[in-house]
Amino acid sequence: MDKKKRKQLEEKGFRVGSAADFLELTPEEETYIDIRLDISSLVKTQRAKRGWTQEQLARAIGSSQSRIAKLEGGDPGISLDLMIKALLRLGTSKEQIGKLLEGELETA
Amino acid sequence: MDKKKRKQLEEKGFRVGSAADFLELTPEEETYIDIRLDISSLVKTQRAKRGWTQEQLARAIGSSQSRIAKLEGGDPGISLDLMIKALLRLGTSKEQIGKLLEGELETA
DNA sequence: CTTGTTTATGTCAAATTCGACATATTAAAC
DNA sequence: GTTTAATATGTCGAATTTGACATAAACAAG
Repeated sequence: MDKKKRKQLEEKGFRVGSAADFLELTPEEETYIDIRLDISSLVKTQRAKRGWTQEQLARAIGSSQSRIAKLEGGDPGISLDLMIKALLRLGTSKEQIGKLLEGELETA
Repeated sequence: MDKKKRKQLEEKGFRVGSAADFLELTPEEETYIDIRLDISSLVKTQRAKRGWTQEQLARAIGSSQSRIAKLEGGDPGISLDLMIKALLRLGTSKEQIGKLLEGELETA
């Protein structure tokens, strides 16, 4: 992982509980963050595809606009559970989420 | 969803915030629970495959044996985040998790 | 039956995530 | 520039999830 990406993650608030030191990510930590970013990206693109505002999506899952903004921004203080709930509410299927993780689904 | 499965879920502690009433699950709620159960099952089988005890896995991710037991038992008070961290620590790849969600990976 | 190992269940205070709300920033239309 | 809609950022108390610990239950091996 290059220094630029590390810094981005650090700035977003990720705290890396590292066995090593300064800001080294274990492979597991990297993959974990990678999964979270993939899913948050998909929420953003799926919402846009539907033409929903963050406010609309928030209401639809009993959340609030600010949380959706943080979710889509990759904020580490958002649970995967909330992300998945958002995706499902947007009509995303389990299979599509699977494809996303396999890298077979575009989030662009 | 048949009544037996509903009862199992209710007994496990799931509280269904239903737009309808008594214990009706929306499709999204069903899929959400389905995903959680798929992942918790995979943790259990992957751990067994490695010959690890719950205690070993717990230590490896900085958690405790009781949490792993609850995780594998499908306890709703366990986050997807913890489940994913456990899976990754067991050597499961992002792609394998994807295949799991696509139904292309056995958890038996 | 005991003994040792693993898993299940329950409880606790601490940490994290929650929705809510206020407010700032951005972007588009005019 | 002004207005208006959408998104971003920060803070709050409430709710949930956390690791820890104790202890029970299940399961083998002897």
